Amino acid sequence: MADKVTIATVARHARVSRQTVSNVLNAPHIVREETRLRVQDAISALGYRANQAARQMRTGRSRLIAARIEPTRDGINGSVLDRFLHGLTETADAAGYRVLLYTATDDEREIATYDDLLGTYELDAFVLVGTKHGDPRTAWLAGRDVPFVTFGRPWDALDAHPWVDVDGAAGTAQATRHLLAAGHRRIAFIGWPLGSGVGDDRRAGWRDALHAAGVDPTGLHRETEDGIAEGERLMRDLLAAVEPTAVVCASDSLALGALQAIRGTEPPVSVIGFDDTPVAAAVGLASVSQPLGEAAARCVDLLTGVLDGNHETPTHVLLQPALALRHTA
Amino acid sequence: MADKVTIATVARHARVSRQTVSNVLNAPHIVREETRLRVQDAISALGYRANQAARQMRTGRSRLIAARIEPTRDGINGSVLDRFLHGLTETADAAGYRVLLYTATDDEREIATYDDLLGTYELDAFVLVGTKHGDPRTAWLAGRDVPFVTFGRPWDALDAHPWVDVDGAAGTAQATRHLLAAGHRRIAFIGWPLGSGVGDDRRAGWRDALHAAGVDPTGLHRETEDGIAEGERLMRDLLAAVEPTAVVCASDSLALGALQAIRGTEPPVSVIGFDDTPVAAAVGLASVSQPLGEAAARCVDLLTGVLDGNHETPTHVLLQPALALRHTA
DNA sequence: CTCGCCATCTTGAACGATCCAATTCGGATA
DNA sequence: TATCCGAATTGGATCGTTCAAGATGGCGAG
Repeated sequence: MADKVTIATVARHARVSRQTVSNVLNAPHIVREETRLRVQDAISALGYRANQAARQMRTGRSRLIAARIEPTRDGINGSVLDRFLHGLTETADAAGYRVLLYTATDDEREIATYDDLLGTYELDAFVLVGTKHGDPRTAWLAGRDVPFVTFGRPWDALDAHPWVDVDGAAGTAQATRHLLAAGHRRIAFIGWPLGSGVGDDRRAGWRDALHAAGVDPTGLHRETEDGIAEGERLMRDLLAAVEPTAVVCASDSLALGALQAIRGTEPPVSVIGFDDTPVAAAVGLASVSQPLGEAAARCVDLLTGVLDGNHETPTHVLLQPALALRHTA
Repeated sequence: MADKVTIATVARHARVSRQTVSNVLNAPHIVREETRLRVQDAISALGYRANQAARQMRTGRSRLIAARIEPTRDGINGSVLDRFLHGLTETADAAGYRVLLYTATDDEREIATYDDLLGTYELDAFVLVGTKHGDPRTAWLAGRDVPFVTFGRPWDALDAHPWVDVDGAAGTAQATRHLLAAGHRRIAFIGWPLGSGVGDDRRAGWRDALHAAGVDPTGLHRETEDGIAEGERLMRDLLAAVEPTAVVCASDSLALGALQAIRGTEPPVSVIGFDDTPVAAAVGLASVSQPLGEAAARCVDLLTGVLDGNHETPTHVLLQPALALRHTA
């Protein structure tokens, strides 16, 4: 392991020029078969690996993708980001890219971080998780023609940039239809405050499914910030006010709270959560399951499509969630 | 934003040579104050950022640290890694380093990944989370003089390499003493199978605290793989066998299971978990809290110490956990 | 036989930073 | 005034790769 193996070492060993070695790596079709094999042999014999820094200096591409890691707030929903990041790392790896982490406390600092990462590391692309109405980050990135994908729709203009998302409305609708089929009619919903794209979408699926079945959803829903305690509080409120026989929740945290509130009701109130977190699986909570691994994979697909210039690839992907049935529904 | 700002652009703007600009950045003390300020002004006026690839090519250092991200298994304990990674990213950032993610399915592939990352990206260091007896990964890294730190002690030889860890035994001992002070005597322990460094350490803290108080721990402990269902099962077993009045668990997952098993006991059996996950906070479970942010920071400290050649820095750090008291204890 | 063409391979230059050796310059010393 | 010294600055070489342009050789057409 004494001295480094460079492209020149390989060239000497295979008795060709540096450029030919480079061609074997980057444009194999213009090299004669026999030569190509000889170079390949030299590469594996010497254990040569292309130096990324030198390559980057010439090509301007780092094969690095940035993703943000947030502090765990809830711990339950945190695992969603966790699983997404894991999938992203795996798929990016297979596509020849690596994932670089960054953090930021607010949008302004996050944008400053973009600038820094682009300037010093020449990042190839960004993956943003979660978007909100009028997101300044996507505007900044788009304004500079920086390739990026969001996991989460741009709620203002669907064609603003490439995105991957899971159809939350379809998930809550499916959950609601399952409960309807089981004979429930007073099916409540506990969700997030109006105005968040994700929260409104999940509520809409529940509402539309009830409408389609001829059930009036008026008065059957409550809104709060995410959290177990909040879910428990609102569920007690619903039980007292409208006596629902089932409830669909916008998150597993809210659903866990609801579970605590309904303890002892007879017949048991059915509960369905959202995200299919491992905690839900552990306590037997039915939940809408997002295909996070696939979402991450499609993000990488979209990025490589943009980076490698395949403009034919679709610019957005909407994945369908699945209902994980357990004993609470 | 048309043309790139290089060190030459800054030099021209400040009417000095490239080398002087480089000195301002890397050895400010050898540049005259007046010149230094002029260069600094030019740097901020032009928005210059040193190109990392070019710097790396000359110096051989990438200012990149690799960390592994694992698939979420339990979801509760997953948030521990999550919080650690977040802290790592934050502190590394402050120290001028960035965190690169990787995954691997087994030790052999993980070592192959090390080789790849070192060869193509010239990583400066690795952070390994969790170590086991006879870990082949640390042996490989140490054998190549690759700088690395583990979060978790090397259970075979404490001086094998730099590490940061949290004193698990102290945590369970503290939890046990708290229960003893509250008048409990039959304090049980639910932990992991014998042979895991972390699990044995946490059990030892409980056992020693009982010994110190003159209580015989025989028969009061049970072992299982981690999980909520497992915790519930073993707690029922303990209740039937030895009627404990309190229990200390090796993880919050096990403790949550125990909580389900003791429902309705009167007086309530006290439960203390381990890791102070957000789920524990949400359901009011008392738990031993690991200073994950500080652990991450100390990992970065140790690494920068090694990387910058400060051999005076300590090679290992043992942090003390704190007891987060809630209504289950 | 010569020319041109194609496929293949080689040579020199560049990317942007740092390291090294050489040079300038103001001031102190002889 | 000439010489020297050290601090500050300068130009050239270099890291490993890819790009652009040039060299080589074989082969068929004119």
